[in-house]
Amino acid sequence: MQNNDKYDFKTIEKKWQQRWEQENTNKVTHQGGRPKYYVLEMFPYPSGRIHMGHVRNYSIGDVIARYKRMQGFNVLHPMGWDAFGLPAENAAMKRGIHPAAWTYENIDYMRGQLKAMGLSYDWDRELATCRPDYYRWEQQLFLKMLDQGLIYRKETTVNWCNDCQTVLAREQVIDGTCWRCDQPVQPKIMNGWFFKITNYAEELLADLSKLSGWPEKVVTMQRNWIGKSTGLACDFKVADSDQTITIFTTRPDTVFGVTFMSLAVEHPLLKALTAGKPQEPEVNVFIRQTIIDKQRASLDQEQDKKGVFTGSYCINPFTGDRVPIYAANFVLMEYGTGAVMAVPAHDQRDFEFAQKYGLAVRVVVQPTDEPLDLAAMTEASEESGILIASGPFTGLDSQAAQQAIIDFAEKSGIGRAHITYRLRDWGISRQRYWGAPIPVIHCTTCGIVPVPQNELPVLLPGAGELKGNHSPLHQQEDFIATTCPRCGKAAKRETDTLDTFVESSWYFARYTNPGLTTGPIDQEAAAYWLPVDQYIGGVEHAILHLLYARFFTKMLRDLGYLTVDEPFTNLLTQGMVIKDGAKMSKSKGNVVDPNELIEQYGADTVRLFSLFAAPPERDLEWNAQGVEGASRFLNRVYRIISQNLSCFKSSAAIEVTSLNESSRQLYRKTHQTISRVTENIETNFHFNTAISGVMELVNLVAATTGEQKAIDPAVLRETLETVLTLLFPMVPHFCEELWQVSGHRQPLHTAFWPQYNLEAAREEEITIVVQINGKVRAKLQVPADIEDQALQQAAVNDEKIASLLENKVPRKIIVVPKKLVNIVL
RNA sequence: GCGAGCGUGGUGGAAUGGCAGACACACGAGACUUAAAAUCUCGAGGCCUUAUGGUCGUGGGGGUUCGAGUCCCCCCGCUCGCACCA
Repeated sequence: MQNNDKYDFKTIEKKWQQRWEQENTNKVTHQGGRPKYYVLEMFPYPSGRIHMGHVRNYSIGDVIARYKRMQGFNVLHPMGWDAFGLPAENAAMKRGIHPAAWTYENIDYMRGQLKAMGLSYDWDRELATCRPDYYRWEQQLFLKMLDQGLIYRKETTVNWCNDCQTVLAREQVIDGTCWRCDQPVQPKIMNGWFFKITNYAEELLADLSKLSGWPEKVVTMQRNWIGKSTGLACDFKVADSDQTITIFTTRPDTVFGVTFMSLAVEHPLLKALTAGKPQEPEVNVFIRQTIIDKQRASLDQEQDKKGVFTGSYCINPFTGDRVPIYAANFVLMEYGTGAVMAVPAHDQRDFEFAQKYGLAVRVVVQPTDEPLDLAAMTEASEESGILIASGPFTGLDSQAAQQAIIDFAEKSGIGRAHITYRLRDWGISRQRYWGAPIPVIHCTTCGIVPVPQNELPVLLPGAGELKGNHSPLHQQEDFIATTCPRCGKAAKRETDTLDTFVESSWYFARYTNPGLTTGPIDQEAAAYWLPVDQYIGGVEHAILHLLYARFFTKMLRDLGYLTVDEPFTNLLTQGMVIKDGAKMSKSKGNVVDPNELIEQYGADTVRLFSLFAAPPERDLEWNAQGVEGASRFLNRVYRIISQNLSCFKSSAAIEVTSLNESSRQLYRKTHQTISRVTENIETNFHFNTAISGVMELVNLVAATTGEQKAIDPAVLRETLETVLTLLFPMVPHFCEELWQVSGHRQPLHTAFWPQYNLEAAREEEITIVVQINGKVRAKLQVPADIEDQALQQAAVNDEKIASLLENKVPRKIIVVPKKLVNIVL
């Protein structure tokens, strides 16, 4: 073998990376007549070095970006750093350096890694959320939201992670533990800032129907998370008192079956209801115990239903019945009104509770299939049906009754139609250092005063010098002390920093003009580029990040910055990288370092493997031998092209009519491959099958050129050019190099995606399957344009079929045009 | 419990209701080589059969259809999400 047949990826990759960088190949503006395409991968946290999940994510994104460029689109493909967050603080503590220093070091290193992968980012647009030129605009947005009443402050019981020393949003609590450190979360009463995401609950829900380019699974998860319920809010008077308790129910049709009421232990009226009653001491014990149980049991599943009678009764406004009020451990204060009308016959929880405490069960809805026998009931009947024993509503079906009862309640002033959501407002206060400071000042005279625009950004102390104190801001006296912008007296700065999910909620809009110095978002650039046409990332962000980004988009639209309703038209949730049956992670000790692989095989091989081993949405099982295979394939292509360079010398056109059989076959296969690869990419980004298509073509080239079959040089040239063009988005350095070696003057990245020629791709002969009773009995070679009638004739006349048929007369013959004949006996 | 998804050779995976297992990995045999690596050629789902061929086969059971990996119903298993949401 000749020396120059060796695929020297190290030299090649370096060469092209340098050239692309020098020529600023991937720089784009929002000018020009080409249609735009915005492809975005979820930006990484600069944790130190990239992992295989990143490699996979960015390889997928890069193929799409390069493919769309070749299709003639003006492609925006940016990269940046989601740079605030706790790991920086932990690492800083451990190593005795500043979180900013650690973060910027990591960014520099990881940027180098991404460049070594040959990813086609417009690096001029790189942003890092921890830089003041990013977070100052976030602070400005915060102030605008504050001004618009979209932010408020309240005291709540928050989820506190003692290890991380911070509050967590509800979405960040997983099975009662912290999403980051896995430690149990505890409740704590604190004052904090909230975004009114619930203002947008209805729109966030309704617009899910616009997201046809999202996986159904993610849409469903979001819908469940928003959790809309419609029903009746109804006021129950407390007997012998002027108090009223409002309940919420989604089953107003069961209101005649109420036999007791249950309250959450945190319900504000609970103390008053039991005050002075003999039950008071017992109730107080129960409240304390339940609160403790709730904390401790957050990890485990459901607890037993428990409760205690308060000593008070309330009046069912529909029946006038006097029913006992219980405090119960299963009622949530955070949902509905914290008070539940209990209908044991038609609610399983109430049923269990009633059984345990000997409370009455009253059937009021009769399912249509079989009547309920109260004595025989072992569980509640939650189905709808026909109302019985329900006063004027008796005889209505559940659905009609719900509306009639709500109407009645509204007319008589005892209740009203009500909608409730599971979605809660977004708590954004964090007691951490490494985050964007919340730009307000607390003044004893003026209260909460926004930091004036011209004083932004409120800089994170010490972050600029990459040294100094980096304890949480409430421990930094120098930072806290300030004067009130309104009255001039001594005042204190807010010491909370923003949840890092705020940064990632609008970065995709900032990318459209990240250098803008006059505001957070360049409205013209954003109007041009947004929405993101293709967003790519892990499914673990299906709820948190994607919901927040959708909320921000709608809010920024209402504030006049954006013109779109939804940020991401199409979403691709890529699967995890698995090894030995588990997700790659440090704790499992099964990580594969991409650096070593790139060092050993080259970036193109690693990219090719990660695209070939599985379709993008599925989990990818890591396989070291698979990388070997990808490497082997590239070497093979390199060799084949090196050995056939002579075909590039002439630019003669293909004379179809004069081609020999092998040349015609290769010509045909080439165009079939273009068609197939294009379709694989267009329909669902199934690069694995696209690659296998190119492999088949390469296999055919090897088979036909290897045996001196005199392939027409023009055909061979077209085939090899096609191979390089089709593979270019996946293995760009490799293809660019061979493109140049084969004598092309214009670089491949400026070339257009090949068009396939329908005429060229058409087969002259096709194989037809002949079945008898659905079993394959013969195969026929027939002209591709055969008519059904002739096809059927040919099948019946086939020697083998004829002998199998003997003299039997077929009952029926099915002809699938150009595919199959099935003879039914 | 509710919701979503998945189940195909030794492995990753491929199949608009129409030849199951493309492509690749691993494996076996051969060629080249003093040898190895690399490369090239061939083989390969199970069972029966010398081959030809036959037969079974996409988690299990039923159904629709001329024809089912694919559509429908039931069951089993795995993965993910939510979970006392009134």
